[in-house]
Amino acid sequence: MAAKSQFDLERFFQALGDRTRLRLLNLMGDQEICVCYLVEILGSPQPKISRHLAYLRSAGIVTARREGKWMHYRIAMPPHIGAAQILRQTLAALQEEKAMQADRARLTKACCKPKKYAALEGAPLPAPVDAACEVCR
Amino acid sequence: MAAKSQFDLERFFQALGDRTRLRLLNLMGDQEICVCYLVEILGSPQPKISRHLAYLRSAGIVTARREGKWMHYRIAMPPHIGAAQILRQTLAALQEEKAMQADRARLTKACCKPKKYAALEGAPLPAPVDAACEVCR
DNA sequence: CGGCTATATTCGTCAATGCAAATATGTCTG
DNA sequence: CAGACATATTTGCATTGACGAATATAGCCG
Repeated sequence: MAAKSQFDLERFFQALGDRTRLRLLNLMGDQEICVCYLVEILGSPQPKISRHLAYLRSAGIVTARREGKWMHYRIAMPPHIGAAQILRQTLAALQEEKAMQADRARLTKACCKPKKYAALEGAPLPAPVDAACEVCR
Repeated sequence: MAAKSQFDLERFFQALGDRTRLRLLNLMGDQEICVCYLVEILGSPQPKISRHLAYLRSAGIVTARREGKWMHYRIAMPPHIGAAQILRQTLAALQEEKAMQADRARLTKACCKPKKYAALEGAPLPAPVDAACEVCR
């Protein structure tokens, strides 16, 4: 009742009000993922992705971790309890959309066969994707 | 899985990304409420309120009903199941905020003593406010 | 009809945001 | 240190949206 202070709910919703950002969140889902994958899967110019990631970061929805030259992003549950619940529901809702399912499918494929995506050669795989990639073997 | 089509989730979040609109939704809560109350409680110019209500309407979050010269607004649960759940959670989250509680308190007071608010003389009371107004008696 | 009241829309302006293109930063490798 | 690669930031431009002020519309009443 006092711990959720200083979290900007307005900003939070603004961050969710953009298709590109929703697609990014959908791809992150419950994994930590490298920017290069996001760029590749969304097929958007890298600066665009980077800008949207910065926006999500400023809204407190994702966090970034550097590992060598790669940056890994993952969803950060907001300290605001209500917002956290809303975010979870949003992620669940996104999975219902065909376009989002298609994005995820493409990610799964890219993870399994990074060789087919020139840009992804040698890039670190998304973190707990393991389960998803069982499909490929 | 096919009934939620044509609902713009992006637009939905954009509509929630504004403090004035969140305050309006908070005041509507589970009741149907006259615009004049919204104007009075928020203390904002009437055109501003009207504009935000139009925005909410365009996003499919509220509906309006005319009754003589008065317009009543109420929250309309979106056909998109996920969005509906998110909206419910949002409303619940808003109630945690002190500012929102204060708005509601002022509304309750205004409902019980419309005479004290010159602008509300004779205006139709919010619909199922009854329970809330028990406090006053 | 004319005037009053409640609400909506328009207008001009300004800040925020989206995009593509160019450029900068940071990290590794040799 | 130079060069390559991954990512971030800046720049210029177009759009959106918020605001106050003014104005328009709609319904009611005499």
